[in-house]
Amino acid sequence: MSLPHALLTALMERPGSGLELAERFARSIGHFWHATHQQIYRELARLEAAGWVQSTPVPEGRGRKRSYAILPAGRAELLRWLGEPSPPPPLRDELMVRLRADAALGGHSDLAAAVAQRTAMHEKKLALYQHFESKDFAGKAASREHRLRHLVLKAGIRQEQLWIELAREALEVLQTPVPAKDTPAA
Amino acid sequence: MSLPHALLTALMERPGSGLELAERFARSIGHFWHATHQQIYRELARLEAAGWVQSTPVPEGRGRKRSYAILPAGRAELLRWLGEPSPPPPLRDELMVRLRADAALGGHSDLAAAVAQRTAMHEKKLALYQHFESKDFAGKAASREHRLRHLVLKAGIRQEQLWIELAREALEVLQTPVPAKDTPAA
DNA sequence: CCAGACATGTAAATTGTTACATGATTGT
DNA sequence: ACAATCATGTAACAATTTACATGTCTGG
Repeated sequence: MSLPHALLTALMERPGSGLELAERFARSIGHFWHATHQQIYRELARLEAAGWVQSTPVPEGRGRKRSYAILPAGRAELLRWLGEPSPPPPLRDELMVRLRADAALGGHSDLAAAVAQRTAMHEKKLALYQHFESKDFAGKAASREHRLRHLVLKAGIRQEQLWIELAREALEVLQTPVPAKDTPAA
Repeated sequence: MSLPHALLTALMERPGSGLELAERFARSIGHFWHATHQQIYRELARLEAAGWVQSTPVPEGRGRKRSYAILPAGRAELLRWLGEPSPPPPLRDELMVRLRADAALGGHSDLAAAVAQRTAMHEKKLALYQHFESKDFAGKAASREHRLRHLVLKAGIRQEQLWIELAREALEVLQTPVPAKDTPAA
């Protein structure tokens, strides 16, 4: 589980409150590690209990707003974690299950509509990522940090592009009519 | 959650026992939906309680081996489920978190070794998929079912290829030495 | 008879999701 | 004063992972 380390990373980049972090997860960080605000609050409390981050109240903010900052121990933990091997990502795509189910059932479903709908979502996401790319990574000083962050964004872009390609191919197959009985090609 | 429907799909393709299904998940189906044998046993019991599958003891098998087969109600449920919209896949990649953490920490980790190690895993998986492809999908009759199953396999192949590409780019960046202090490019 | 593979499960701990609760502040 | 939004959390549940438990059959 990398949620604590994703949070530590986010706090390395900049301190922030729970909601601010939730917003960052909904944007850049969430492109490769999703988390809800409940998870974030719970995890921040754990990180503080572990002595990895420290929170201070923000009097200007509303309610009981607190800002979290990473401590040296948190930085050390993050560095330690970097040395660990990364287990392969879980790989769970409902749509692949659906395609295979459709194959086993022999069509007769409106899966094509669902594919088209999700394609639109991925196209929207791709456009957003490309917007980020042109905004943040257009011919700037290519420092190591900059290049790494760009690479992570590019990974997201290529994922979306791949998804769109595959969806297009899937639509092609899905839209070929099911033969009445068993018409051989030749 | 699509585990029950992944199981129904597997049982549409061919009946089988818990362990047999676990093996199939470890091979073809697990390429896009992973599950452990504990999950599978529990879920099979639920599917049977729901009246979607039926199990019969296999006397030739060892112990209390049972074979599960899908019932008409299970087939109907699978068809119903196909019409539902697919939520976008969760998208959680530890390695992306690590790359970003490395960026924030400014190097000084042996992340490159971990990336290289995982690249080897993905190359192995890719070779396996390509073996399946040449074995099962080499110039055969292109029925709708056949093409859909091929597409799912191709999706796995392209995912692995993309991962390998991205890993290579990551290695390039990671292996550029960190400047001593803050050396501008020009 | 014993080791090892086969086969199915139980139990506990962790992680993730969903719905709701609480209170403060801002704008009207 | 009231609604909307900001901000943090609790509670209950669902899913997943990990470790262990139980019994059967096969081969030596």
